[in-house]
Amino acid sequence: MSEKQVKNKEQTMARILVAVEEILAEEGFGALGINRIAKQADVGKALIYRYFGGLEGVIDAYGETDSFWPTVHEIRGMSKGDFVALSLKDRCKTIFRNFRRALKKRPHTVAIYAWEMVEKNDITKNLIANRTQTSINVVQEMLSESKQVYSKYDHEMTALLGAALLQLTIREHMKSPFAGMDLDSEKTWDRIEGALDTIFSGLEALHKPQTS
Amino acid sequence: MSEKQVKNKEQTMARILVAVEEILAEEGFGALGINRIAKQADVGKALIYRYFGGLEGVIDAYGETDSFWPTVHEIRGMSKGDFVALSLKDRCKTIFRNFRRALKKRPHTVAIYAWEMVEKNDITKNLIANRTQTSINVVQEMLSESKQVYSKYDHEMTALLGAALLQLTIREHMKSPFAGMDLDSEKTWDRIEGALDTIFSGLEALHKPQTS
DNA sequence: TAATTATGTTACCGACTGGTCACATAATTT
DNA sequence: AAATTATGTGACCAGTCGGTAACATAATTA
Repeated sequence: MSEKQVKNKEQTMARILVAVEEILAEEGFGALGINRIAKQADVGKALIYRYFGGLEGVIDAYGETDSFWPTVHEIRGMSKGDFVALSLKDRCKTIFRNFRRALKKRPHTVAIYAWEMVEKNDITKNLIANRTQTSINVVQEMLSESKQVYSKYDHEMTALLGAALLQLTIREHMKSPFAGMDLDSEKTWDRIEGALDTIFSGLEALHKPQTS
Repeated sequence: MSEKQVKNKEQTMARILVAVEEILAEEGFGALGINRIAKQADVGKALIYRYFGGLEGVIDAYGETDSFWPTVHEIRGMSKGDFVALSLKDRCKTIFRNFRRALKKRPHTVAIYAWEMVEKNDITKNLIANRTQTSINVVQEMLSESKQVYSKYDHEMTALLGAALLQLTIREHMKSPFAGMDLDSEKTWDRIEGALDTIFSGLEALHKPQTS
């Protein structure tokens, strides 16, 4: 009794949320308005007000969707057992690589990240703040499963590299070059990983001052 | 004959450009429209079209202003002689610190950076792309004044740290937290510099495997 | 001083925005 | 089948957007 109906609240609501995602992925948040959503979902905008209470409501509802957030497992890229068996260096590199791939698969998420940095006192606050927080916590947790640390600045180092990754991924998504690098090319990212590798090698060297 | 005139093209044009800067600094690019600029400058918007040819034109003209871009000397923070006398590590740290301070003094520049990451095919392209490029080149040049290198990934490492700095500065400006850090606090930035210091120490350790 | 040019002001245009309403039509209940 | 509720549609509102034209006034030239 709920499949082929002409009028179906659930389906319509789902269409609206899908529309939000499509717009974010294809055009960014700048295009994300009531009228645009209604047009994309092929729905009267009055329904958006009735079902979600307005623009803010529908975006909040979209935020509840888990389709736009990578899972911990996806970021790990392997079983928890395999992961903790890696060296700290390899763990960081793995997270870096997988997190980037996860974002690449979710242009809408990248759009929201970019949005967050540009609209001051707005909807995104509740939308992403806690998610980012939990995401960072997950990373921290994954790293701290080991007793091994690099320095008392481990948290800041994680944040530095996370910030760099986010920035470069956004620019990749926006086709906005940075430091003359072609972020569309896999070779560029290979080199970036090489830089990462070098950084971590250096950090490890700090703990083994004598080469074996 | 050009000071106390009631009608003065130059002064009016200057007022318009100042208005652009004020809006960018206080409200970000989202508020940057013809009407808003005209209101801020207390000028009929027709003048913006007459003098600059429209929104794109006035923004381009603003881009020519040097009030929104840090000078090389400001980034160096000292004379060129003193600078090249520093170790590579200290040079990088100095650039990082001064570049952040320079951006902090120029919220409008940060706003443009953020804008660039969010508006896809737009005005900012010509506005910032080349400036960023030259800025990066300056950094590269400053670093490469020495024969010393860390690895074959020096360029990528510079880019990584630059991207991180940009991302964190934008979030500082937008009061958008990152990784649970309070970017408003100087202590946080001191810790970030500590992390930087650790990273560079590690890189140096790669070249002197024996501690003295 | 008179005529001309440059500068500033005002009113208006069509298109779009977020938002609300009354109404039509389908689905459910009685 | 009739009445009622839920869902979808269209018209409309005030406000803002970028953009243009006609006009007024000041500065400059003749």
